[in-house]
Amino acid sequence: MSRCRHCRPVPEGVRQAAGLLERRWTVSILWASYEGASRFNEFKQAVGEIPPRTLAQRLVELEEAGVLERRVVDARPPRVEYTLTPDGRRLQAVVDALAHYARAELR
Amino acid sequence: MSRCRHCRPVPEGVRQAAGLLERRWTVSILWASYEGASRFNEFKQAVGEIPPRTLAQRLVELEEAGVLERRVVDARPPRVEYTLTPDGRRLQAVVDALAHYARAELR
DNA sequence: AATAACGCTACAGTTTTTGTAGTTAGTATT
DNA sequence: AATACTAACTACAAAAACTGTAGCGTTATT
Repeated sequence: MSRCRHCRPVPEGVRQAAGLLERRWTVSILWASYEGASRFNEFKQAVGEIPPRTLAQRLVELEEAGVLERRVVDARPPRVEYTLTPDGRRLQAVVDALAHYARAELR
Repeated sequence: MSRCRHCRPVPEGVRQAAGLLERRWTVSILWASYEGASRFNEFKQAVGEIPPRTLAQRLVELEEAGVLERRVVDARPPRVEYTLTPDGRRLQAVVDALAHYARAELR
């Protein structure tokens, strides 16, 4: 295999952050969150065809990654809310950049 | 399911652009490309553990998406090069945003 | 009492991704 | 001429991720 300056390994941090996005539906879930979605069925409706199981998985992953915070709100009826953490809000720059790309792409 | 203003469906364009990134290794491949990688084995070396079959798939996908261009360079020995298209270069903003997120994340 | 909303979970099947190996075509070396 | 080497992939079976459809437990409404 050719050895060359181009072949510096991709930094670990980039790999790790990419790992978050590189799963189906994650970007859409984040988008919905930035639009104000916070409850399971709100995400479901915003994201559309996502199977509930996959949504549940993603929410756990995003929580574990420190992007969303899950809390049970003790109201009547009690509900579960997923809200953005500071890190989650910082990630918005990435989703926005993607949306910008998408918009230009359409023309 | 609750109807609410938060539940506007995620725009088609965003879904589509996200579909590109939401596959394993894609971000790393783009990163490598921005660093100057252009040949199969350069990508392989930069991205590390990616199986060659997956790399081949991704390169086809990125070509089909208009992000990379594949051409056979008629030199001795002949070689194959994958270079960024204008769209591919525009995507760099997204990868850069992610790298920026990753860097801040580490502290 | 029946119906519905919410936030999920279960199951079985399909699609993706992986690890390991090998192939093809063209140099380069002995 | 035979052997080895490199580049750019492809093959195959197994593991992991994702899907469609269905259902469950709790609370609330009619």
